[in-house]
Amino acid sequence: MSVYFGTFENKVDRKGRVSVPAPFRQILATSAFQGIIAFRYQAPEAVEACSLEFMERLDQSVSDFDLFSEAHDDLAFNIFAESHQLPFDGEGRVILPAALLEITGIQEHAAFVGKGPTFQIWEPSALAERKSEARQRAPNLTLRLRRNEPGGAS
Amino acid sequence: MSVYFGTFENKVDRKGRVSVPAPFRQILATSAFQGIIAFRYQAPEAVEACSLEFMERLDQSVSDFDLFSEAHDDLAFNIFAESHQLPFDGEGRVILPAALLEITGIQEHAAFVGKGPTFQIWEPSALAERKSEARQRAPNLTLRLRRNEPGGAS
DNA sequence: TGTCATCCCATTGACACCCATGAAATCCCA
DNA sequence: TGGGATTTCATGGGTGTCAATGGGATGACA
Repeated sequence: MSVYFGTFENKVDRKGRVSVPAPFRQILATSAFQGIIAFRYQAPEAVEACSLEFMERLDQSVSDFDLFSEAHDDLAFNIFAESHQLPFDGEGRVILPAALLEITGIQEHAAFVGKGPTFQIWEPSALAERKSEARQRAPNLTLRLRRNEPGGAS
Repeated sequence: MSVYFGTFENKVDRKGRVSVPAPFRQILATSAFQGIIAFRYQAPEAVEACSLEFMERLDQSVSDFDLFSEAHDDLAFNIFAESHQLPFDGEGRVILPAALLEITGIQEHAAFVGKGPTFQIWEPSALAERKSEARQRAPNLTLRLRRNEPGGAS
């Protein structure tokens, strides 16, 4: 299992297609569904994206517990209902639906940002703004790792 | 087994037919019954829908427990008795019975909402309202997953 | 015979698939 | 180590196919 990182800015062509960055595609290569699941989540101007499997696990983490519970209902309406299943074309591109273009403000370019187990899609200038905010708020960020088990490259 | 995602709004023609969204039909393609099971459940303005197989599992999960229990009896009266078996026509459409049109208020358009293991059918504006409620009620929904099993793409 | 549901076919618009191009990164070998 | 060859990637565009929709024809049933 891999981790999404890095920022990539790609062009949206006149058909509305964008290339998903190759490194991200490589992580998704083993997925049953060749494409991404994109949905709105918390950050109002960003689109969250992940694999189908991530979504299925998310579903199971709730519905094993209680299928018709309120918790599941909130999850469903906030995430599943707002999700878009975007298949790759032969070249690894997806087309962003109008709804996602609207909430992000994406027109000519889209920025892909790795965020670990998922990644996000932004309008580039909105992302730049968000990044500088983050820098100001945490200038002295320290990284703390748990010591990992012996064996395996780091 | 797959998960129903996304929201799709389709037109109801003058014969009362609506196309079930193609992605949903694809999930249902392996079902023994080519169509959907529709029933009212909890949400007063929504129709819950699923495959025949899901219905059978729902029954078993209760009747394994206790066939003549009050729980099973309630399930029978509330769900099975009010369920409609809606077959697809050649183009993947179903006809919504008058009873379901009435409780949902559906007239010209019907919105299909993926909710994970099932999906719902709403009158579009009623759905929009329900969604904004959900958004307000769960602003801090986390994407945290439970620790997952090894293997599988993320 | 009238009403209703099912089957079949037509239309249109979106998009999935195919191929082409150029740029950049990588590889390979002298 | 330098430079040509090869591969990968992002991008652009044409076209066939499929989904959503509409409507006519056929059959069941009262």
